[in-house]
Amino acid sequence: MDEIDRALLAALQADATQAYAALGKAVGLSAGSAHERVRKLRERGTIRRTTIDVDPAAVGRGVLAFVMLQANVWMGDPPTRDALAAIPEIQEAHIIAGSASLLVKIRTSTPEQLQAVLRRVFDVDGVTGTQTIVVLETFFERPLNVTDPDSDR
Amino acid sequence: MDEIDRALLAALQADATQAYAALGKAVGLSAGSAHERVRKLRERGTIRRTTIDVDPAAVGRGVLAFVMLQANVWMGDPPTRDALAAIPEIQEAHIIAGSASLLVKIRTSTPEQLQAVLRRVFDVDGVTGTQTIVVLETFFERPLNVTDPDSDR
DNA sequence: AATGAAATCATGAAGGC
DNA sequence: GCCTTCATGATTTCATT
Repeated sequence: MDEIDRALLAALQADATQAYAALGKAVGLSAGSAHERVRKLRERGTIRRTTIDVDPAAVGRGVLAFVMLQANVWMGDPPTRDALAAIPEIQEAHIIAGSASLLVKIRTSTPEQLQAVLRRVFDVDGVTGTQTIVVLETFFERPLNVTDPDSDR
Repeated sequence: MDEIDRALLAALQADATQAYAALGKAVGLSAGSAHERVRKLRERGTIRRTTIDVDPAAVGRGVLAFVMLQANVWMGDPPTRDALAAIPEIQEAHIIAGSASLLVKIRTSTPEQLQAVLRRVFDVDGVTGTQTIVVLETFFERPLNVTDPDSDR
């Protein structure tokens, strides 16, 4: 992981369709070398996959909410994970520190559908309460920053 | 937006490197037709971009937190947006309903760096308080679901 | 680890159904 | 709107430094 690898990652985050010739030029390498470095980044798992960013509203997922779940048992185990993963509207699920136990990110078509999903979430074993944060507007959602140093490493 | 378009989106979310011939086969179309449909999906903005999914830990962003911001003024305007966007560790920023005003998603290398970012966030004009939720473990983060119907549309 | 060249394969455009 | 064809250009491998 040197500066060139980071520059390649940033360039691919911005546009993963560009040719290796263009990528190489952007970081000062030949197409072949750029290709080889990217191959290794994939192999190591630094690049998890190449994917597309879909506009949620265009596919009927214009409503976004974050929900904190209270639980009366430890929910950090596979059964809980699987129960949440089975709900397609849940995009992310995290175990958190603090008064709640889990935080999930939910996208639905309408507030009514959000309510329907909350009902399913409430029925997951161990859940004793929910606190819902509805998003009114998204300022931005962007790829994680790979270039700026977080000084203390 | 028919079922074939949704299937194309799902296939591209899973792997945007596959050839149009493979994509077409997956949805029952020729390579040329698949290509044409994907071109239109891009043109319409349904596909916002083709990108890579980077492992946060591999680039020194292994610490994840969600932070709710209290404010004493309306923060839904461009200056606030720009002030937050200028902090590279902030990956998402949303205006929310409820007692807080904003929700941001932050990734840093260490808890110490998280503290440093929180300090910067606190210095954004209008911010009067923060409540931080530290993620202990991520169950999953996945592309938004484009296939399962959200029945009421 | 990077380069340049060569073979394979995918892309993107055009014409016909 | 989909299919087939074709020229162009990108990917990927390999020999070389």
